[in-house]
Amino acid sequence: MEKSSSITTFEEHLEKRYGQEGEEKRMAFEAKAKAFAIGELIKEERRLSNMTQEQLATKTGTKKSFISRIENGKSDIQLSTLYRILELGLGKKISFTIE
Amino acid sequence: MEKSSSITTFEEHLEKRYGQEGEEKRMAFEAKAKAFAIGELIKEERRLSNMTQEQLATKTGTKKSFISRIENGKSDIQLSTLYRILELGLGKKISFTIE
DNA sequence: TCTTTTGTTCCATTATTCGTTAACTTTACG
DNA sequence: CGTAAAGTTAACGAATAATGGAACAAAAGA
Repeated sequence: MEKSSSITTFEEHLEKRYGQEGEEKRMAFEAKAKAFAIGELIKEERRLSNMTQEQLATKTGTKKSFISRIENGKSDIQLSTLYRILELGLGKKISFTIE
Repeated sequence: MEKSSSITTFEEHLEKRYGQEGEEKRMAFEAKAKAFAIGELIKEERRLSNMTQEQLATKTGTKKSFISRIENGKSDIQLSTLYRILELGLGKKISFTIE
């Protein structure tokens, strides 16, 4: 049985976009790791706030299935989505630092 | 003459997505402000690196027109795009802090 | 164990980014 | 000034995030 050719995971997406060689491969890995890390961050904050995925979804105008995908790093989300979840949903402030 | 109904700016996008009332309006404003802020950040770093938009575009596998859109906050970019520009393009490390 | 709640995955549809070209505008500089 | 370089904007197709629903899986509680 052949695997479906459609891209369903962030990992596959990155592999396709960045390829599999050298610097670009490393970049892809880091981007994936960061999506994961952000997902974990959201999950952690949500649990600290004693919320279910469904409650967070309702608060941010989406569905629990979407929250689940984000928390598991399976989607390459937009910045506004990140803000919406963290600020509107969890009441946190997020800031970027570049070094 | 009627204005086109298609959404072309991040501002319009947010207005449509979040509506125009109370908390949600505030959120939309802040998201817009952040897109702008990140664009400014990128522009600043690019100039410090003495690069043109075209050079940054080439380095990140895109075109100067896209870089321009990002720097002016006209696009709600994906996280992977943010990483690609800042890390692959400008050699910076980016980290998130939530408070 | 059984039941309920919570979380995950899959599918189809819609909306929007991304990539690109071309035309235009602004800035830099001779 | 005039010209070239740099930056902006619009428009388009293609790729894909966002969305909603449903079915399934896992965890929690009685």
